[in-house]
Order: sequence, then C-alpha cells, then structure tokens
Amino acid sequence: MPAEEHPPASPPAAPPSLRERRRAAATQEILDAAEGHITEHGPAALSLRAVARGLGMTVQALYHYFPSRDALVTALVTKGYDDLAAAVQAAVDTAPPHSPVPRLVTAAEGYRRWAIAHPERFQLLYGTPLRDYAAPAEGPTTQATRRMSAIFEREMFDGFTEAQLAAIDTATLSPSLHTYLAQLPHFGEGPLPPPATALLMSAWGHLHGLVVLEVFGHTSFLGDHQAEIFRMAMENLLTDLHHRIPPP
Amino acid sequence: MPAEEHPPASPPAAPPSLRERRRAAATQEILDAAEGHITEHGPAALSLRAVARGLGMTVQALYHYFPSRDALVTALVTKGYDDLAAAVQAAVDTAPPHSPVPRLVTAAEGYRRWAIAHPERFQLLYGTPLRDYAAPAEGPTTQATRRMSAIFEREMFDGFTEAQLAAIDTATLSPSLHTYLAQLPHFGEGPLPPPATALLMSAWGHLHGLVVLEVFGHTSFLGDHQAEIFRMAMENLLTDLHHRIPPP
DNA sequence: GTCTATACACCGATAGAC
DNA sequence: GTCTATCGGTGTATAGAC
Repeated sequence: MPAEEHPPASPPAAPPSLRERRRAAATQEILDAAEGHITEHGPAALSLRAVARGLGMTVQALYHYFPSRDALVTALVTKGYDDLAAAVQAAVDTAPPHSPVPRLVTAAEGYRRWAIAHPERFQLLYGTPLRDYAAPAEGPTTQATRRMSAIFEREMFDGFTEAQLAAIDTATLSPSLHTYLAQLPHFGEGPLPPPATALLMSAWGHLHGLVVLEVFGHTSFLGDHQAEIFRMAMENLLTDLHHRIPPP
Repeated sequence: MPAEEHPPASPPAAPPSLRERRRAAATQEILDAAEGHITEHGPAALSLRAVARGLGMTVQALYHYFPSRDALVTALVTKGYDDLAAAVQAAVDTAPPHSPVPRLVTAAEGYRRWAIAHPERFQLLYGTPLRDYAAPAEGPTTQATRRMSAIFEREMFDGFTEAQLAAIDTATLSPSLHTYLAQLPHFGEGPLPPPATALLMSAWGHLHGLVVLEVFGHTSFLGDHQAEIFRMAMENLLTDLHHRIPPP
C-alpha cells in the first residue's frame, strides 16, 4: 500500500490549476481538523472517523485525500516538527538584540514554550510512538532533528573557532566514538568537531528531559516554579559549556 | 466506581488464609501476563481481553480480580516504578567498592539500562499518558518520584555539609523560588538546601532526557555510541556539579 | 469463581451506486 | 468526490447461569 503522491505531491512546474487549489484547500482543512482533534483528545485518539465527524463528512471523503491513517499521521508529524522548529527559530529571532538573556537560553525557552502550549502535539512528536504507526524511514523525524540541531548548534558554538571546538574539554571520548562523530553527516553549516557534537547531544538531552518531565506532569509539584528551574538549568548549561571551551 | 480493596488489599493482622493466598497468586499471575503483553505490544495495546486471552481465561474472570482496566493499569504502573527504583538502587549497590566510575554515574546508568531493557514498561511510566486513564492523585507516581529522588540526591550530595550545599553556585534563584524549595517536603533524609534541590531537578532532567531520546528512537543515528555519549554527559554533569560546590 | 451471552461503542478499510 | 452499506475486527462492561 504505497502512500505517496496523495497529500503533499511535489507540485509540477506549471501553476496550480483550480482543481489542484481546491484539493490543497480541502487537504489543509482536514489537517486543521485533525490537529484540533489531537489537541482535544490526544494523539492516541486520532482516527479518520473522528476527524470526519468533526468535519461533517464521512470517512470515505477523507480517504480521497489521505490514502490511509498512516498518511494523515505522517503529515501531522511533519507539520509538528516544522512548527516546533519555527517556534524555536522565532524565539531567537524576536529576542531583543542586546538582551541580557543569552540566545541559547532563548532558544531553549522557545522549545519549552511550544511544548507547553501544544502538549498533545508535543506528545505526538516525542511521546510514545503511536500504536501500529511506523514512521517512514529517513522521514520527517530525521529531517526535523537535523533542523533543530542546526539551530541549537549555531547558538551554542557560534563565535568559536573550529580549533577551539575541537579542543573542548569533555570527559574522554573513545577513538571509536571520535571518528564516528567526525564522519557523521553534519547537520549545521560547517563541520562540527566531535567534542562539540557530543556536547550538543548532551545539551539537547538536558533541555528535552526537563521539558518532557514538565509536559508529562512529572514535576508538577514544582508548580509555577518550573519555568525558573528550567531557566536556571539552561543558564548553568551555558556557563558550564563556556567553561569547557578553551580560549582561542 | 471505587477501585480500592481489590488488588493489593492491605493485609489484616491475621495470617493470610488459603483463600487469600490463592487470590494473591492469581493476581500475581494476571499481573505477569499483563506485563508480558505490554512488553510485546506496548502500553497502549493493554486491554483486559488481551490479558485474558493470554491466560486462557475469559474477561469476566479478570474482573473478579481487578474491578476495571484502570485498576490493572495502576497496579502495573506502581510495579514499574518499584522495579525501576530497585534497578537503580541495585546498580549502585553492586558497583565494586572502589570503582573508578562515580556512584552517581553508576546510578544513572542503572536508570538508562532499565529503560533500554524494558522500553515498553518505561513508556508506560514516562511516555504519553494512557488514553482515558487518570492516575490516582497522590498515587504511585508521586511516591516513586520521591524514592528515585532520594537515591540520586544521596549520590549527588552525600559527603558535603549542609552549608556547602546551601552555598552552591547556580544561576540566580528568585527569593520566591528559594523559599518554595526550602519548604518543599523533603524526599531524602536530611533537608536539602534550595540550590541543591534545583540542581537535583536539573540533573534528573538531563539524565531523563537522554534516556527518553534514546528509548524513543530519536538518537538512533548514534547507534551503539549512545551509551558512551550518555556516560560522557553524566561524567560532565558530575564534574560541573563539583565545580559549583564550594570547599568546606 | 468462572463461564456464555449480550449490549454498545469504537476502529480501518473496501465495494459499488450516484 | 461523496455517499451508503458492509466486512471484520477491537474494546469495556454487565447479566445471569452453573
């Protein structure tokens, strides 16, 4: 059951015909309704029937736009990653130019804010994988991860020379890991020295973990103070990082 | 629909009767089957029918031991937290007395190892909350969090005086947060100064985030090297921590 | 305590008429 | 492109016989 060609369909060079525009509009409407349903009932409750109900259609109308439930889910996941990355980027972009709060912290707070504003969509991306849904290999997840990495990489390491980054003082990396990281397809602009890549992953884990615990309610006993704990953790992360980067 | 008294049933002072022992044995058998089902098909697929099928029973037999699906889930969640905490504790306990790897890192690796060994059960605890399942307030989750906190608290801060911990150098904590943390019911043995509590939460997020990303497949591009990245991150965490604790 | 039978809901997917 | 009708499956929960 191939699931290509139907939803996004790389547009041909020619301008979209009326039929195509209508189709795109309908597709968009379905996506919005599906997103709304997830927001209200959680990712696990997503079903074509429920979306159809919400739209006043029958299921078969939907099958005309999405060949299967998986196709719809894939579209939603892709859009989720896009929106999250855009939110992080927007947070960085809209920060005042000489803000006292470091850009990396701003980016992290953008990540957290999006997750808290859209907990169910965040679950769709980073929670338990959906029952009987297999994400397409080399699919949206991979691409999205790279885009996010690129943003955080820039905010963490911009302004340092490659030599500095290569000399970052971390706990020992085995030669095997070192060469592996060195030959990893680079997400960002320039190549990233292995110690920097390792710290990037560590930082992502740190950031992500605090957000996950909060969104899934495991730190609710902190109440409103979760924001400040998060901020403190990210500021500490940054100073610890700078502490590990040698002077030029 | 009250769900008490059925599964664990605080035992009366008298020794358990034959009937009670039989009941306990059957309950245990059901729990094992349910755990097996989760391990094979994931938490979302858990249903009384499926468990009953696996046991060669009918659903109604199960209703005799668990008044509802929620009751069964609660029992499984509780057991999950217990097992995870026990695994972390066991990792610390079985470490060689003068091992070069710090006890905190050992504990963290115990956490990671359990999650990787039981990814579906880990999902049950820390993944997307189950559809239509509401954990009992002040329930197993809260208790379990405290137990885990106590372990990590010990490994992070044992050997330091309270004065040292109170003088930990973190990014600024607002007075409001400071007093909030100070009056938080203490999870561990002694009272924990606010900066230490804040760093404990930060560390838990760090640890948890890396594990979550790995278990849910978001860092699979690192392959076997995820273990080493994790180890490095935890070692860095520990040295950064010591860097923030002033000498006595 | 375990069974059959049943009520009532949900789901994905397909066939074929219009 | 949308509909009705349908197949074959999932689930929670209850009633009542044995």
